[in-house]
Amino acid sequence: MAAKGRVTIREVAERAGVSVATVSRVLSGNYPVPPATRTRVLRAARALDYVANAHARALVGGGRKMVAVVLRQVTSPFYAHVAEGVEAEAAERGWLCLVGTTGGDPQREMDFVQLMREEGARVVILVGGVVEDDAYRERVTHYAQALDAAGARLVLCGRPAPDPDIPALVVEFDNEAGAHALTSHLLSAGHRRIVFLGGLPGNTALDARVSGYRAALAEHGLPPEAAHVVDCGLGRGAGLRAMTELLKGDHDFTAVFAGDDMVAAGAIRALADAGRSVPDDISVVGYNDIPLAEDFNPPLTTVRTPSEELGRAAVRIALRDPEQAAGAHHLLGTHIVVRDSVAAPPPGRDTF
Amino acid sequence: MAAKGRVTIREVAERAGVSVATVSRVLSGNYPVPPATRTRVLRAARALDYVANAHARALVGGGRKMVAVVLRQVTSPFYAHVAEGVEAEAAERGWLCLVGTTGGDPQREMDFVQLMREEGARVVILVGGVVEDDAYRERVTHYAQALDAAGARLVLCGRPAPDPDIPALVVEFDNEAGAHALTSHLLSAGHRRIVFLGGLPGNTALDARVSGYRAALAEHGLPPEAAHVVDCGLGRGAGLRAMTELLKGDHDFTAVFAGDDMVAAGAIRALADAGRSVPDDISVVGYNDIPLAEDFNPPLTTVRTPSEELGRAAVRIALRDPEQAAGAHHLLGTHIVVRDSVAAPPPGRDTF
DNA sequence: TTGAAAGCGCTAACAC
DNA sequence: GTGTTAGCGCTTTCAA
Repeated sequence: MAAKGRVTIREVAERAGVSVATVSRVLSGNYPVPPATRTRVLRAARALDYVANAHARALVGGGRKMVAVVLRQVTSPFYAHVAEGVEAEAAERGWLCLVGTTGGDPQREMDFVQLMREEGARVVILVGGVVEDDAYRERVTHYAQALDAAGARLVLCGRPAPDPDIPALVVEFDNEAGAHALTSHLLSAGHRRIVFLGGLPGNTALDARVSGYRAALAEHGLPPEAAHVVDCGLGRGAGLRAMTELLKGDHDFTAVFAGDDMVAAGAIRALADAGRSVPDDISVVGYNDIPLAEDFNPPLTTVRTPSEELGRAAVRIALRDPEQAAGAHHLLGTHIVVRDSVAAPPPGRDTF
Repeated sequence: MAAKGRVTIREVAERAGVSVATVSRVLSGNYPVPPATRTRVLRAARALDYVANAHARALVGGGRKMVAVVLRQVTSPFYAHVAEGVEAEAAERGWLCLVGTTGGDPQREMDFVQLMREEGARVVILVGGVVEDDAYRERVTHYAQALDAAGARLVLCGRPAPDPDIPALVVEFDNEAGAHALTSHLLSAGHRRIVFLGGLPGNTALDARVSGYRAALAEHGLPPEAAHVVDCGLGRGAGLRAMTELLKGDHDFTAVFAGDDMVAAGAIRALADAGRSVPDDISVVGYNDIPLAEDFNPPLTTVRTPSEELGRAAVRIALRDPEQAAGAHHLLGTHIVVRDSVAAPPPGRDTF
């Protein structure tokens, strides 16, 4: 065995009795080499268990095929599915995929994007809704320009562009339409007092859902005051706490539109703890249709967002030729999945 | 703006009026440089928005701090948590983390490990239970030796080593103990006819759980025939189908020990569809305690496996010095989480 | 204190 | 056909 450390192309060349150029040629396979030589080289490489040094290769070859995904966390079903979609699409095309999580910390996000620039990622995908404040807008603008200057691409996945002029690609769900449809579903069942649980002012995804919710209410002839949004943010814990609070007050409602399925899970638990039955007393709907939504008690009515497809679409549009991709803004459709968490409101409570 | 492409250290040097060596020195920060020069260099780098080329750096520096995790899929809560643990621990130590998914395909696993060798990963972590066949043993032995020869480490995380002599680190849960405790819990509640749903012969994790289950049964004085294991494998779909089948037959049982929480979800659904009440007619327990297990109907009694901690432990032991790490085999404890899916068996059915 | 120069492992001209 | 060689962008002696 050679000394500790990796086997280099030189050692393979020596063993095969050829030059490093020849070894490089047979291994790359993009240059005609006589079968006899070829075999000798391959045999030597195999015997030495040689693996090329990706760094040296990337250095001379001008980068490598790599896409990076930036998420808040992988343990949330929604993000996990998007990541899976990105990974799958990248792998199918022979691209490497690196996923980084930020835990919602802007600093970690910046560090990671910086790292990806150092690593030469050719595509960077930022996933999920965010609170669009000035600091965020500035950050993203910088990412977009820096990446663009290096010939790489930034994809905003599940969020809009903070400014249409920055060099970024966008692919997202039509949250407003989805929320509108879901609210209409509740309205059709007879509900008039629907609280939206899980708002987060400034958050792109949630604001869009709230808009759809308000629009649907208005279209059904309800006054603006009919809308009641609780800004508790996302997550099971937030839903649980907010619903518990709400139940303590004297608010009157017959249905809850949860910002996402996890909020719905928390809300349902709070309702059960308070002795309220879902959906007999209160109807609940969620958003995203995570795999376990059908195992909730009761199975949850929610809107299906094809998350994995969102991830796949992100890499697909990023890998298209510049012309086609320029300024692209893709919208993915969603649809309601009806299960058992919605019923008509209790008698006499279907008015506002 | 410079020509399309990345800004190099040379451009920064020119702009600052110093040599590349000086720039390298101030950027690395591991060499004394007068404040004045330092400032000029930093200013130039900032103005050009310079980012070092990680490949060039790794090439000369002899690799980079990177750990790679190999999973079946990120959309399974268990794997996602392990991945999150690895990512978090790596990030805290300033290491890069790359996650690759295989979908259970050995070929993709091999390709990915090969890629990680090319990329110079210093730690490769293989996660989760597997079916240990000859091909697998051979593969892992090769990974271990190849990685070791390159000065890197292989960590088997959530699975034992196929052979104690290969240079690999191991960290896993004590599945046998966990299953033993859970089975005892069911036994204490009065159950005697407990079916194990979700066996997968040869799979390390599942075989261990089955062993714990059988051992507990035996200790309670039950005959070997009391054990009834259905080899349907893991996943919600598998649990749903297997339980539906089981209900069609004339098997008699009062409790089911599901191979993991997802199997439990499927089983519960099948039971509900068949009009059987959980836990009044049949008790059900799962394994892993995924976050949504408490939202099942009924909330699931299961065993808590600290998955994120498993991931963190994997990188922790891999990053320890050679002496300490050598032949290390770490076992993480687990404990039962009691919720509402277990009750005493219906009257008169507590015998075998 | 700083610069010149020698590589790290590989690919791609360019010779022969 | 196949070898020689010039870098890719960076770090790090070694001199000055």
